[in-house]
Amino acid sequence: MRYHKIPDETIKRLPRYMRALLLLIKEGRETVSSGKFAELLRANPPQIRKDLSYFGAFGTPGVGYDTKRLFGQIQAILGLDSTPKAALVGLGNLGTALLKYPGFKAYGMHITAIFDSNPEKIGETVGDIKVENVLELSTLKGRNMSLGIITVPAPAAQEIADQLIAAGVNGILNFAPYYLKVPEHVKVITIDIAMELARLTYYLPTKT
Amino acid sequence: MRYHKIPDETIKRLPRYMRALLLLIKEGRETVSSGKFAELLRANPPQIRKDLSYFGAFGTPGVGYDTKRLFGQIQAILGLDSTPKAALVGLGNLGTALLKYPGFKAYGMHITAIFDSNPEKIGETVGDIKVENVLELSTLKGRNMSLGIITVPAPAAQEIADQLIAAGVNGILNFAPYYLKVPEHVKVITIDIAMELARLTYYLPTKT
DNA sequence: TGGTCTTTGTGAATGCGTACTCAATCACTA
DNA sequence: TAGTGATTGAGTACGCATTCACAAAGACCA
Repeated sequence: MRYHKIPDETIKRLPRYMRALLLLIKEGRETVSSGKFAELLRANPPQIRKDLSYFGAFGTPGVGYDTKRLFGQIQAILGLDSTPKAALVGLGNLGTALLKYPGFKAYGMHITAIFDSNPEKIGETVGDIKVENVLELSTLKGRNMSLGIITVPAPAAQEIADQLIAAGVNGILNFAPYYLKVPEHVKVITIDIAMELARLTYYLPTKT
Repeated sequence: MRYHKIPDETIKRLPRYMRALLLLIKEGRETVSSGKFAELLRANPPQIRKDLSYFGAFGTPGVGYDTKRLFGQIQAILGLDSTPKAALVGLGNLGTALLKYPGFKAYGMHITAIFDSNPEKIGETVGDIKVENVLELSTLKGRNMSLGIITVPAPAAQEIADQLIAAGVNGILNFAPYYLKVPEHVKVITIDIAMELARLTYYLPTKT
């Protein structure tokens, strides 16, 4: 199974595995079986084993998986071991919330540039990053930035995306409710929060 | 096909359809064919037709779908026509960002209660909603609230969820990076932003 | 060192969702 | 009112993902 095509759904689950592993490591657990792991994630054991087997044999029969080693291996699979650098555009409430999110560093990722259009914000420092003028987005080019996070209003999203791509970014996390048009080689993940909430109502019991 | 089980993936797409329809309605379009609609959403026509056909026949052959009527119908399917009320717990940056999000009202949804633990925020009004003390979360009980949005730090999430459920909420949108334990009848959707970003790196070209 | 127990890794089967195709349907026109 | 053109609705086939079940493999103990 080692060199086959990997299901997209498997990739989606890998970060979840990382998070659970972080917890186990913090608890001091050295190894974990697929059974225990599945329980923690509310998934089923065979799926976890299959997911991991796509990438090789990580566990030892009779014992389970080495938590620290597995964490490192998943990190490597996802390409997080090289600590990719991300640029955040749009320092509104959402952008600010993202910067404070503890999760990013845990996964091995760094937001190393911030852009905004508000003159009051430009020049400020958030954490240890200086907020730059969004008009100077092109200066990103030489800075080896591989990811972009867009938290600007919908009408500006496409323009920002174009500029990020021109600066060499090839992965975009988009929070604007807008379908970005991007070249083939750029991967976009859009999170539309309102959409998720809208979906939620479908599952409610009394639909009167 | 009318009374069969509906794929979960279809439900996930319905809000997207609503958003696209909103755009078309704003443009003044009365009808739209599955072909045009698919182009707009970067999907393929048969899928859209099949998705809609699960719920009945909404289109007219030779013409397409009536934009306004379809919008209303999807809204009804999702249970958004009764404008469900949502309570937001946690007025941090993320919570504030959500309140400003223009999407909610468009879908037919209302955040009608806000709770926080910060004494400085309690008593304030955001929009026209007064911020209440999170310790008084139990007062929600009689207020006919069907949804809860959790934007508090991970350690507090489970406690808040329990209280929301006790108050009669049966759908929760959870932004805390924590797996909530909830009764069978409660639906939880968890959005973990860091996880999405972590996934993104997998698709980047040069994994050195 | 041999046996037992636990747990992995994976081939096979099942089930679900997507894509295709075409007949039925409706609007429009003369 | 009959013919034409466009577009839907759904039956069918395909492909992907999940689940199952079991053989292979390592750890532990006597």
